Amino acid sequence: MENTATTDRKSAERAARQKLILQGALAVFKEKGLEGAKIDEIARVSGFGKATLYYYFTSKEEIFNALLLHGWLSLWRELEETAVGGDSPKRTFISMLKKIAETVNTDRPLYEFLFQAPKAFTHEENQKAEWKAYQNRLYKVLMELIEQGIAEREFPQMEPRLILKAMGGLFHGLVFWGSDRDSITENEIEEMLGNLLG
Amino acid sequence: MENTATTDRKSAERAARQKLILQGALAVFKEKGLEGAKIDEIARVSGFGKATLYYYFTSKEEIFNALLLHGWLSLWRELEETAVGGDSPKRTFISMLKKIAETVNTDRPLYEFLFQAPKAFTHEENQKAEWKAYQNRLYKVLMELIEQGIAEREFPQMEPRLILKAMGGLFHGLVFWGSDRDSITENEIEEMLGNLLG
DNA sequence: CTATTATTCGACCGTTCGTTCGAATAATCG
DNA sequence: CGATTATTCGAACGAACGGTCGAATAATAG
Repeated sequence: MENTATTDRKSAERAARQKLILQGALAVFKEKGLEGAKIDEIARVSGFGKATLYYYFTSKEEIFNALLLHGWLSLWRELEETAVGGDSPKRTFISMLKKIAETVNTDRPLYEFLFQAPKAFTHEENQKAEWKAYQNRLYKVLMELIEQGIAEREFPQMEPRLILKAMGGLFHGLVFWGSDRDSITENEIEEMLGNLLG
Repeated sequence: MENTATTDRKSAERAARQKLILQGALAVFKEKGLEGAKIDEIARVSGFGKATLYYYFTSKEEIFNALLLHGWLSLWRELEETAVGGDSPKRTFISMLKKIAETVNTDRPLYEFLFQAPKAFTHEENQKAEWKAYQNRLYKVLMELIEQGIAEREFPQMEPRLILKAMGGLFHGLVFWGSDRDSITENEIEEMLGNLLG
């Protein structure tokens, strides 16, 4: 078993199976919630035996981390262009939140997981997880936009961290509260943010 | 054991011990988070044997429900006067959120539990819990204020449910995100809400 | 083909945790 | 004082669950 082509195919199949497992994990999470997502059921939904999951991932935590990393990476890729658009801070800021909302609506289960899991993981040791780098990067960009916006008098003259908390909370409320049915439109987000930012 | 005075004292002592247990539960929750709060540790922190907890409560869930009921009741009592103050919808609405923030700051562990637990309990069967009546009552009052405010042109002409989600999210972000240290002031809340509501 | 390696999987293991048991102690009553 | 009832508690139970084992099967190599 030394053939290069074979090895390539194998690793592709391995990646494909990992993806199937992650899809199953996401489906179970959506159905049962964070704590209700058991390895046995993820295996069942994914169509693998339980032990097979451990052939592809070393632990349940690794499955969740892989999911979070994939989510933050996808989100970040979507945002990268918007972040360096060269527009005014306020317009860039609003564009980013709109883009996030748009991305969220392309895969709600994934992004609900993405924005819910970190709170649940707060009380665990999980600090060095790879996905956190991307989360921090996003917060940093938003924070800088707010600081610029304040300096340029586009935003209210308030503590930047306060504005970030307000915006983050407002966004989270609009996008994630309530049933799936009444999902938010980009226009509504823009209107709300416009009001709040003056 | 039929003496009336004795029976009264007994039931008072029973209530006092229940309160001690609830305090312990809250302390453990604050320290370890929702899922990290184990019965063994609640017993240890409360100063009772584990089995004694089950002499005063029938289950862990009942302990949490009692805590939630107490929290929502306290919050509701604080708000009752404000809700019927007879002021304009906008002023009443802002007063209520300010009052909530003020109340939250009198007992952060309790109210963090209050506002965090419902989300974690979403995926459990727990629907008929007594405390939910008070939660719904609060939401209903806020919703009515928003509808009045819209009708009287004090609020933006938007879907009321959207405004509630935005306000709720913003409030939650301001009050509960970040470390305990940078707790929000009532003035900051008023300023934010004033901006958003126009 | 045989030998070797990769993959799959249900049964099983060890731990954790909510809950209960049964005995021991304290309080109350007549 | 017994006798009865209320209270306390650690030990033990049993279910749930993440993770592992070892055997079975499939894929590949020579």
